[in-house]
Amino acid sequence: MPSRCVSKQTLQRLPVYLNFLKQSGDGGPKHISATGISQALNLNQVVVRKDLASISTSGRPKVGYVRQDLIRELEEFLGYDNADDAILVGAGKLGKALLSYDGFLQYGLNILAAFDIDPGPEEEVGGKPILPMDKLEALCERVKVHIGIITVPGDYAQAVCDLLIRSGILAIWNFANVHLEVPEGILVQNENMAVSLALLSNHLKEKFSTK
Amino acid sequence: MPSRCVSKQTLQRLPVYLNFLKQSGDGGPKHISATGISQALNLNQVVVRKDLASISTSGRPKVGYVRQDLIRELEEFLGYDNADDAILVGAGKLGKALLSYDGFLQYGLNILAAFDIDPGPEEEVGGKPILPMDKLEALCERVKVHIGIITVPGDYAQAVCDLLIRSGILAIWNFANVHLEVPEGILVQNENMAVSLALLSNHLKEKFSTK
DNA sequence: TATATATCGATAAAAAAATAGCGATATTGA
DNA sequence: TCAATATCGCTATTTTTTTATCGATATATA
Repeated sequence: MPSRCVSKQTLQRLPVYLNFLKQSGDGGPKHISATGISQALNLNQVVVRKDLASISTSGRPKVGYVRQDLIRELEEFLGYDNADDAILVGAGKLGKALLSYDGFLQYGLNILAAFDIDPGPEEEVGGKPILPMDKLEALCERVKVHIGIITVPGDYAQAVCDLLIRSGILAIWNFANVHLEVPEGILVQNENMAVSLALLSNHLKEKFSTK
Repeated sequence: MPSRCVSKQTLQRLPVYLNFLKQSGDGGPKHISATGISQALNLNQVVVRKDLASISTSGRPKVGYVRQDLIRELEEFLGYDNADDAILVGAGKLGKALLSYDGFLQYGLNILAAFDIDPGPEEEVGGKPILPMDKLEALCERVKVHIGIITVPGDYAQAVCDLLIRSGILAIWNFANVHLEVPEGILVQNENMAVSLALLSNHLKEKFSTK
């Protein structure tokens, strides 16, 4: 088993490599080189080589990596082979969109159920049941769930977050546009579109100010 | 005008500060210190101070920053005051969800219209017209649009991307889960959920392997 | 008025990441 | 069989980012 200790930057690039390999892999050649990946993705050669070296040792001089092996190794490292169970809180527009997206399993994420204050008339979306909030703790006790997805309005996000942590959740994927206060050891991954937009906007500003 | 040259990391943190200030600001005190922000967001004091210093000079010893002023300065720097026009390609589930999200304007993004191969029966979603693809270039010629949002299936993403660039788009917000090939000077911001999931999953793995 | 305190800003040090260069190795083709 | 070449992996250097330390300043209080 390769070392678990990769830098955050590397970790963010690994899914990109995997994505690239899968997308271009079907009819392509059997082998792929770190150089080839770096050129296709506009990255530095050495960055790619170092990233790959940290999760695989199957690279061979002159040949490169066997594409399928590399894909498998990446998936294994990223945990796509053993799905993590998750629950979602907030069955609004966004919540339902996520529930009905069937691509998460491919990334090792399995949404068991959704919770909402007002479960509404629909009993399930995307094959996942929508349950009232008071059933949340009971389910977490019965099943070992570690990931919580928050898609409630900002005002309720912190309360939901606290509830999730009390129920044993260790990592939170936060789609609400507020900052969450959590104790040590709990990871909050903010899906913040504002960050992406800031990068876009800044790029344009620079483009126009330098011209 | 403060310098435009901030690091990418700083740029990613600025929207977080802004978000925090807005969210906690309504009934709060008039002044806010860099120290206060750093504690609330679990960041290093100096990081926050340095980030703020790069976009504002209104911080005063002992007092801190005037909250409203700081918010305004952040918004100005991030370009939230002058909305960038954008067009969206791919009026599927995700595309429509984005169209009907009315929060983008707050971030300085104004979606003018959506395009799709098959515009469907609905003429508009969220007040934005859905037009056939062949109208795209004409609109871009008439109006100066710089941001393109791609929400088409992966197979079509590259073709759409090429079309957008031909039409004069300078920055692309890519929701398709494929890597896009673009010429120098064009920014592609990938909204890749797999990256977020990788960070979550790795956090859990580390948690369980060290125990 | 004078002193204590909280906070900013600047400089310096440490850590991390990106980059560059070199040798080793396996494949290809003469 | 042997040379040429493409590619990996290692080490060193540079750059960037983060962290630590110190002095300066404005407010509050005695």
